[in-house]
Amino acid sequence: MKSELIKQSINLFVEKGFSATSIQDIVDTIGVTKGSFYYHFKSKEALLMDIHSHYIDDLLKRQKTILDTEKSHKDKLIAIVELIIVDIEKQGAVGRVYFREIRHLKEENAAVIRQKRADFRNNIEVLLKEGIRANEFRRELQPKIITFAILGITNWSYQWFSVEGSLTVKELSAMYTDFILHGIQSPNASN
Amino acid sequence: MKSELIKQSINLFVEKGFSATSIQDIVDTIGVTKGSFYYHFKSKEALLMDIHSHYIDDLLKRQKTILDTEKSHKDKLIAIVELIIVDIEKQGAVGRVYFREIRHLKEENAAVIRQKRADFRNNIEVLLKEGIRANEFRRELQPKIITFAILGITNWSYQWFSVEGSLTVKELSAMYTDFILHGIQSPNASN
Amino acid sequence: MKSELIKQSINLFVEKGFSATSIQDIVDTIGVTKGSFYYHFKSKEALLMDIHSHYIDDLLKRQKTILDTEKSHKDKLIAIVELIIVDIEKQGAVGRVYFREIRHLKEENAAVIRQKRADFRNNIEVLLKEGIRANEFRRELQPKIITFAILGITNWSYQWFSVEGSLTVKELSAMYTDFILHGIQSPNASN
Amino acid sequence: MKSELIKQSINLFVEKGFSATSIQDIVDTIGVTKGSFYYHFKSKEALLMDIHSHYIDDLLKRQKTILDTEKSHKDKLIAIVELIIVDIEKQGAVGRVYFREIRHLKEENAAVIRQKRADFRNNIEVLLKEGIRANEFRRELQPKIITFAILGITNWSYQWFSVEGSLTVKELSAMYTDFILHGIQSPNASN
DNA sequence: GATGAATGAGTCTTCATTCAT
DNA sequence: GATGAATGAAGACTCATTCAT
Repeated sequence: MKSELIKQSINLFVEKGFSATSIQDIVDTIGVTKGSFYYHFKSKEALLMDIHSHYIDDLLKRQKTILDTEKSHKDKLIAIVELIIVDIEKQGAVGRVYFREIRHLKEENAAVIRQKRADFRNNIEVLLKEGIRANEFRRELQPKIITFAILGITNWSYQWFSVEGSLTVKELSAMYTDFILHGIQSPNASN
Repeated sequence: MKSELIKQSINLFVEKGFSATSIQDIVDTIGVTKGSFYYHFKSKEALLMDIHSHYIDDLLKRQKTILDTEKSHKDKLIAIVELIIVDIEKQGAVGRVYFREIRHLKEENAAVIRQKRADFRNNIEVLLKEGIRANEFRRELQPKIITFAILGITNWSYQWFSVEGSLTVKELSAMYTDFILHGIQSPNASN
Repeated sequence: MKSELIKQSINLFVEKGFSATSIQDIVDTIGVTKGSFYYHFKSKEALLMDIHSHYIDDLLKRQKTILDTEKSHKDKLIAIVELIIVDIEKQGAVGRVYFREIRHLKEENAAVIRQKRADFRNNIEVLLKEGIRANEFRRELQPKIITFAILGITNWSYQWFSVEGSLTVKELSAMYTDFILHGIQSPNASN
Repeated sequence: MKSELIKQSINLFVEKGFSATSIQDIVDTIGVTKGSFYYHFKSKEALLMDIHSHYIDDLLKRQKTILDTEKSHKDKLIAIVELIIVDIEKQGAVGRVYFREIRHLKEENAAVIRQKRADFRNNIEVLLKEGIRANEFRRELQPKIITFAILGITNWSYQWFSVEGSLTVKELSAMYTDFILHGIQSPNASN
């Protein structure tokens, strides 16, 4: 039931936003009472934190697996882009909450999430730096800025990509890795 | 005074979000009363619509100027990317409201804004198509998808870029046009 | 313009009630501003008092004319009933305001109107008394109570009678005087 | 507590009118908070609808009992008049709300109440028609119009009758049935 | 005579949260 | 685990009224 509450609240947060969604709205979708909600969550904000934590923890874990498993910098990067994009299909709604509603965490919790986000981002930045040093990626790139560009491309997809369209997430992911690699690879890198 | 209300409300919307910002919050910042707010705006949503309308109208107008003025497809694209990025400095806050709060427009108004957003996007898509036909951009690109990638890069900047940092918007803009052009230009295109 | 304000406000008061009608509603119907309203009326309540005063003063004046002019008690009564009923056509809206909104006068003004209403009623009561003494009307009637019955019949008409129907006010008035006279006349009275 | 809210709100509606009575006024009389009110009623209008529904449903039920129980048309009519008048004592306040505030129901609800009012009225009209056919009542009467006259007499009583006066509701009811029967009975009807 | 701008008190309503049962 | 009832603070919005121009 706790997970049911989470699931439905995510849908509502996507649709109406965190502030505009009331506890009543949430419990109504699964036909329980507000009292019940407060048995499972200390507060509305605690629910939001729960959503954020699970999402970023899961992302970090899978990113780590990729970094530990894939061989070349290029392959690692491809896998990470794919990780984010392909997730739209399974986790599109959570993702949208994650990107939009961090503002509504209390500072104490927001700091925790921001740190993990920074870790995720930093892992990509380090990857780019190493790829540059290894001559796989262009020397003149600023890793920090390019990391933001890559995240912009992938994260923005959560705003417009529709799983109901004819394009699959796999195809989108392929197009974006191609685009990104063209953008960063050294001319002499073997494609 | 109406413009003062708009200005302050934008700051608050960025900081706390539309829903979490009360009319009281807004009028307090400039020391007038709620009644005054409602003399100038029919509703809170009308204020938000006002912000959205002005922003996108301005953007479309400047985009049109670029398309009418710049010569090559490449130059047009560069100018449009610059338009969005350099704006962060002057209009960063409005932009953030614009990207995040469209949800809180009532359907009727949201439809108007969505259409204009689609126009803006479509102008870029057409530009890419023509650039491909002119052999300036790579043949295998899907204009629609690449348009979203470009907008992802530029729009996402509004979420992280800080005017207080050492990087200027001009520099950021240069890096991103470079990255994007590498990503889309034909190998045989004269750089 | 003052009379225009009165006319339109009466329509609105009938439709939505005094409290639910705002000054804004009133001035909107004739396209002027609120400031204008306050040039002509000291307050919203003053407008309502104006309506009440004119209505009852006019009614009393015409009642007096009848009492001074008509000969028999029966004819006087018939004329008074006709006075109220036939007015529906010309003054139906004012009448409805007059019957429903006295509550919203401030005590001081309400007292004035209540007194005039009592006068109007009392004139009928006296008429009945004299008719009874003159053996025109039944001895066992209680004048005060029968007065209320007569006013109930006539005043209630303002709630349901529609000038658009096929029945004319003249016809209605005839039916009601017939009904009332049957109710009160002595069996031996010459019809 | 819900019924306490209803009871007190009726008193306030009588005194100040529906629009001029605030939720705060209502809850203050029984010392609870506004939140509480909204736990029990969806809206202020819902409370008003509640009052209207109960009142007319009760009236219709008792009218039906009378029509099913009493024998002659005359007795039925007497009982119905009595039903309305005697009620002043127990339900005077509700009645006044019922007669005055239907305007503040939203159209959807008003239609329901209006239909039931029409049913109540129609039952009397049918009764008159049958009484005429049975030669109990005068042939020249228009049942629809006389129905309104009768209701005018009875309903208007709610506006002026005071239970504190020396006249009892039983006495008033007797006077009015006498007056009405004189108004409608055939000369040859056995009294 | 009329307007535009502002006020401040008040309106209905919503909501996160609590707690006894 | 869950409910029903209540709270109190806050929310968007309305309105009668005022006043300088």
